Amino acid sequence: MNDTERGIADRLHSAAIHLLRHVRTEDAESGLTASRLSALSVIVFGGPISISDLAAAEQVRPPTISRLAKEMGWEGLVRRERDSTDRRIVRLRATAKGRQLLLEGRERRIAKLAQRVAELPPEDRERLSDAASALERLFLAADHDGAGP
Amino acid sequence: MNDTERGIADRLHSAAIHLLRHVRTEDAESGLTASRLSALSVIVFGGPISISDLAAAEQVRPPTISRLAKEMGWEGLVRRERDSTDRRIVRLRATAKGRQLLLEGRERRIAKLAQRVAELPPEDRERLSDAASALERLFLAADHDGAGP
DNA sequence: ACAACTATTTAGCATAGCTAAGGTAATAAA
DNA sequence: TTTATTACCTTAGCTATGCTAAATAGTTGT
Repeated sequence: MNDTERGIADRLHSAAIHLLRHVRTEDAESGLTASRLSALSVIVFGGPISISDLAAAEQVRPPTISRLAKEMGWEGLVRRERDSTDRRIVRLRATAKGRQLLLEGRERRIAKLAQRVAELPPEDRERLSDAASALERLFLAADHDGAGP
Repeated sequence: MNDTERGIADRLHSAAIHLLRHVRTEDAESGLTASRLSALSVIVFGGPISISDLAAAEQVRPPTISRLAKEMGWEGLVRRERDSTDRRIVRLRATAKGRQLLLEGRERRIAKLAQRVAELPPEDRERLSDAASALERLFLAADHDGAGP
């Protein structure tokens, strides 16, 4: 098709918006809010993480995560642990409950999307499969998933 | 590569999250909040739209849009127009200012993404270009862009 | 006319973002 | 070692944006 970089970027951007809007409808099921799901995803897939680092990953300010972490602690989604060598640092670790809720929610998202993929003509599935690694390379330097809106 | 539907869905999902997280960093520049940008995008690209229809497109409840529309009116981003045949209906139409702010913001997003695309090896760009139309077909039935988080 | 339905708004509440400022721990410098 | 600075987190208070329930206004059907 010999698309320009601008053209490719434009179409990928639109597709990403539609894709996430489509899967987001499953999130209510989990009983967790979008910000909790997103933060939990970073913690589950990336392992224990400090308040500041999680704030950076989520593109919000530390006080926002500080409060979120407190609430998610009350709700039994994460455990708060003090770093033993630097006691200023609070590390957040997913509990079994938090991990399970997140994984179930993610499964629902992926399943809904997979259903759409399955409805595509085979040659389209082929193209997407071929493009998947290229898409991953687009953001190699980037941080982790984070369930995303 | 012979990926399963589940595998393809999973990788597309991750890629979409990374992609939008990447471009979202440009949005502060516009001086508009995420909800305003998203609503404005639906209005600019889809044309005048009622409160209820916009609420459906944005996946929020009508009162949320009602208030947003009022504020965006004050801010000179949209005009509120009563439908002449059914005077219950309020149609929102982008002002020149609203349209310009939105298009500039979108340009910044696309440009940032295009830069990443340009850094890929040529065969990856080729694959993405090939996949773009397949991605569009994934959500044919779906509603409009809407700037998306 | 009037009952029922539809579109929007108002009111009141919860969540989640921000900045500013405070507390405590670690580190650098005198 | 004492002092000053820096780093990490929290608290307090504000704004924006989501929700539900209920009110208002316009339309439609009997």
